[in-house]
Amino acid sequence: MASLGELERVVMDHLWSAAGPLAATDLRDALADRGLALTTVHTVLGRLEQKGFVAHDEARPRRFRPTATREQHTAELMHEVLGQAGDRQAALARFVGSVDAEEAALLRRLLAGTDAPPA
Amino acid sequence: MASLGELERVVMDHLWSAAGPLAATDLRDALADRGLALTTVHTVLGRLEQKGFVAHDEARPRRFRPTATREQHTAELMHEVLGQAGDRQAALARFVGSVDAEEAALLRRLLAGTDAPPA
DNA sequence: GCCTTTTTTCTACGACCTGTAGAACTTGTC
DNA sequence: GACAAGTTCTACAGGTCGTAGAAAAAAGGC
Repeated sequence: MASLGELERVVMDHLWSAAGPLAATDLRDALADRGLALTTVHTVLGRLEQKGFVAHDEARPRRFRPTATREQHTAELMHEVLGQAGDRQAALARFVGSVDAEEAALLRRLLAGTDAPPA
Repeated sequence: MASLGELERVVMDHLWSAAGPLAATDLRDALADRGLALTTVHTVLGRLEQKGFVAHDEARPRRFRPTATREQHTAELMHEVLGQAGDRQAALARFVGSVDAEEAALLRRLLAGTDAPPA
């Protein structure tokens, strides 16, 4: 998966946090602290679209939306990282060994639901 | 954590796979298919060192070794990715929901060992 | 202790990526 | 049809990365 630059990331963050699709002007306003020109926002959106992270509808002030949820994205990235590990199991072991107790508990619950323990 | 370029990654892969520290010449030879100049290998090693991925000893043909195991590195990356997720738990849920059965079983075993289930 | 060879460091450069935006073109509105 | 808003195209500067030459330093042989 292509990686994101700093501005690209904040744009994605806004798109992910938004209730629905956003127009370029919405994003420019949301990022007002940066004082970005509208064309800059468009350039970034275009690149994100090329990279497959966002899509736009055909309506005339174009509205942009993420192609995946933030959680899907994160999970995919985690798989990607894991895929580069020589030994996936060893890497998973390290990973699990370093999550805090609360998250370990969450994982246990999730895994219990994923499929039944060998009965 | 700084990210790695393509060549940087293969160098790390060699260092991780090696039984012990490697000299620059070892790496040049291991990457003979690329026909790299020795200085190129040194440049890359220098950058990896700056980024904190490798260290070298003081012996005179310098010997380079990774500062972390591949699994540590992978686990750290996974945490980093997870750290960027808005909702860690949701991201973890997605992740767990998308590992295959075998890995889910491994995770269950690992988590069982991590700490005892609330008794 | 010199000279040759090996190793290491310094410097450079081109390609690519990203943030940034102007210029030009398109579309919608009165 | 003129004007405003939106969109696309093109450009450019700064950073990273692959690549390596030149120069300096160290090692080794005699």
